[in-house]
Amino acid sequence: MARYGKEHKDVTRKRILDSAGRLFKADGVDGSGIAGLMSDAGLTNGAFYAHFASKDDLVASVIAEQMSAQAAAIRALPHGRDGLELFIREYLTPTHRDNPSAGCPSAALLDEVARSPDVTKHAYTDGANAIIDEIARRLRPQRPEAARANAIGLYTMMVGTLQLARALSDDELSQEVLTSGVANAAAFLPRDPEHH
Amino acid sequence: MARYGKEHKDVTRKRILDSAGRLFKADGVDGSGIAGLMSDAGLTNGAFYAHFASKDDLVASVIAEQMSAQAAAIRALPHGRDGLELFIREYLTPTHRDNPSAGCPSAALLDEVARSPDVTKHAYTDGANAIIDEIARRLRPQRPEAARANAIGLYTMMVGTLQLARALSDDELSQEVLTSGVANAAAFLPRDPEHH
DNA sequence: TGTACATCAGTGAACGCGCGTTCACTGATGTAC
DNA sequence: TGTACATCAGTGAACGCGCGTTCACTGATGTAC
Repeated sequence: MARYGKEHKDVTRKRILDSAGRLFKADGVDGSGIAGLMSDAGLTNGAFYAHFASKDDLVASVIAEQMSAQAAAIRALPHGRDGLELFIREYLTPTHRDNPSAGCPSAALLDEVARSPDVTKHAYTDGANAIIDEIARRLRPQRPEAARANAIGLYTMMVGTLQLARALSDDELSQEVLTSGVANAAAFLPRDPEHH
Repeated sequence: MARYGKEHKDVTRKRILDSAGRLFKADGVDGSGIAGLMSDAGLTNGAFYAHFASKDDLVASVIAEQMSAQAAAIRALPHGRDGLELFIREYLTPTHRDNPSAGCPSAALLDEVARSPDVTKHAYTDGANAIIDEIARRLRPQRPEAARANAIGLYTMMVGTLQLARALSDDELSQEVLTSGVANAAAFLPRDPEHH
């Protein structure tokens, strides 16, 4: 019936989603055009509407995809407190700061999401919830609900720190912000790991 | 010589700067056009270039203005730890969350600044430095340099918290984020005020 | 005090451009016989 | 096995629109005489 294997279109869709994720995080949603991201995906502008209803539809799908990828990355970390420490140290790194296109969607897009239509905010909300849960579970495996406030504090501080480091034109100050962030993040971790 | 009092043009410039500040924070820099912000200031688009060389020039000036206004607001707070507590409680408020146009420039524009030309990042850097100094001075009046990491942590967490609260479409979760933020901010304050 | 003039802040139409979106089309493919 | 056909993912030109920017101009004002 279909001339292409039924997965063909899904593969292309995923390719557009990945290109859009990279470009949105690098140049912003408003700063990235359909033609540019389709060409990055190896296609022409017209094909876009065979995959998405509108740019808003794409944005919501990209946010969902990016956020669940970040939640999955946290889930895949080594168990317990060590995993979280690893996450923090890699997150607050010059490499991450200088490569937003491959990095955290919250740090790159948070205030653009806040100005977006409800579909996008909804997609973001689901993803943020999953990430907070994942962090809380690592902070306090036996009673994650009790660690939610801590998890929120840790995540917001990490995101704010990376954003600030990216906005500063003074390399030394930017590095100080990153270094302070690592020290401050430690205060959110339990003194003594609950697991063993 | 000049037909208008020499302050006339400065007053108009300030009016454009204020309109741009409000609109940029509400709709983003990319989301705000020259014609719209000039009309908000009670002028027509053409007059813009009598006051600024380009939109980029305006953006840098707006960032400088907004950031030094926030530094001044912190400076004007009641002395000591009480002032900082007041600042935190007013910052992490539904009113602030729901009115970005009158609020913190960092929370509204941080990741757009990160993608901006150097002039803008430079203006932001100066402002951020002043704010960090102001917070550190309140955290530890006798040795502010020793409180810089704490000041950076407090500010990045507050900014990240407000941004996250704005991006969530779930009112209850958004409120939880704000409430957690107030609790988490307390951990950055000294146990015992140094002043008396 | 009254008039002519120079100044210049502000006007508003126009510019080229890139945006999101539409659409008539192409052409490689799997299926039917 | 070979040929005609239907499918539909992808093409690329075109659309109206709002953007940042330019520019010839207007007209209210302070100054000169």
